[in-house]
Amino acid sequence: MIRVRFAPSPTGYLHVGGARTALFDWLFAKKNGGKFILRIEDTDTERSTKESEHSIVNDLKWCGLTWDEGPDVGGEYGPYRQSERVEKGIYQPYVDKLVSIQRAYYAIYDKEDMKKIVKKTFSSQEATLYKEKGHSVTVNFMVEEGKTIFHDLAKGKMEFDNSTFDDIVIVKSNGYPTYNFAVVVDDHLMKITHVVRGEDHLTNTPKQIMIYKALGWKLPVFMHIPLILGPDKSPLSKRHGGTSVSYFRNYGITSKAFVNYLALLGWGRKEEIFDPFKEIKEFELEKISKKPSIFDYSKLEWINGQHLRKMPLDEVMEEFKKWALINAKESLSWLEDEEYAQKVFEICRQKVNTLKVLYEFSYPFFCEEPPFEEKAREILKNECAPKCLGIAKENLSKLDEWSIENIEDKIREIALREDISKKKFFQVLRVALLGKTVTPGLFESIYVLGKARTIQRLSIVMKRI
RNA sequence: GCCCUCAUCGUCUAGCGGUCUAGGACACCGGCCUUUCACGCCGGCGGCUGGGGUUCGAAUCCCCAUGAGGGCGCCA
Repeated sequence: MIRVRFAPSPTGYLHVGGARTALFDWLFAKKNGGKFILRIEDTDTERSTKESEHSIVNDLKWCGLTWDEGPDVGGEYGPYRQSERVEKGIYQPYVDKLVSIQRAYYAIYDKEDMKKIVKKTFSSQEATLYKEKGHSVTVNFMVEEGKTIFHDLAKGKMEFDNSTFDDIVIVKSNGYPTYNFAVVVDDHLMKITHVVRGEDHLTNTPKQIMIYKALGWKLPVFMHIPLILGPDKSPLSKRHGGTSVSYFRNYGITSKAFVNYLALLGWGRKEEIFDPFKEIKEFELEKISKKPSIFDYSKLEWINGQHLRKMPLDEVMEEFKKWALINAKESLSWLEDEEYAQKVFEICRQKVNTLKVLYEFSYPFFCEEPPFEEKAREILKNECAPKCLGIAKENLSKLDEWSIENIEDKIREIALREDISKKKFFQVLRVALLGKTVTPGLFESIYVLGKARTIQRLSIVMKRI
């Protein structure tokens, strides 16, 4: 049974790199009929927060990454929060064992110089004595001479000279295990078979392997996948425009598109628009690109647009509602007329790439009186505007069958008959009806608005100018 | 400074010794469509980091250099 874990530390939001790692972990587990496990690595008591854990869990779920075992759903190998594992004393026996076989020692630090070790001992009584006298004490793993060699699924044979490492602190002076120790114990106890994580962990691996060996444990398979960088090849950061999953969600990216893009980053495919969750069988860890990839915001937007146009309309509605609930200032009562809303979204989604822009496009359709842009007001100042609106109103109200074709024919006919330039006429109408210079097609828009709304809006604007 | 990793258009990638005058996608530029903006369609620009080998033959294999990224915490 393949068992893979994603092990974030709750010290911030979920980063796109983390999301991608989690996605690959998930895909690999599922492809092999294995389990995907979420473990919270909160041994940093200073920086870990519950809020952060919630937001990470929330973002993971938004991506569609669900876990078989984890802090909220439980599982055979729990608890799945390291802080709770500390409380249960899970790590202690292994610390004791390493000390008893003299592979780890208590390090006593100078009271003034916290960096300076004044004594090393294998006796816990002695360590306790020093602690009582106010010294900081850690447990350190002894690095032996020699080489640590392992096989990385992405990098191949990895060889490290142990002399490049200092002894490894495995228990902090506050009694908490350190990362390098806790992962080993937990991955072993949780029967993790494959450790797939970011490349930033590559040089931690030999340290962890030394601990595995000292404890006499079998190694999992390791694989380190490259990191995601910003457009200038520096690590992706806020100054590039946003790095968290929640940032993209609020920006109006759908989770389908987001996960699609993440998967594409490093996973070469002919068909670029796809649902990674449906292509599990095609996924191969070994084929993931070895080089760090640069996060391309514009391609993400393009992919999102493709999804918006391809997905069933009711799914667009669902996605939109979820987005608007958090991001739209106005209440969503205007979406209650489902039939009307669907029509609006159908014509709007053809021209937008994000839910946010979809909102901006569709909003004027739902207002009593749409707000007018500055440019729109100028167009209405045009001397022929009153005439245009009057004729349009008169003719449209007389239109029997309200169809796109009829609307178009009528309006074109007017323009021709009255000798008004189409460009001018159409812009005046567009702006009068929707308050914006950029909208979906004019005739579709009029059709979707319906006769009553159209006439009403024209009347209102005519009174105003 | 030391250790590790990586290297094809601006970006993501295909390529795994001859089929490469290097293919696709995004972006960019031009055209078509056209009522705005998009979508869509057509076309263009643009790349094997450099130097040595190996080989009849190298984007593909080896070495070196360079560049980029990571690590060297009682952070994870």
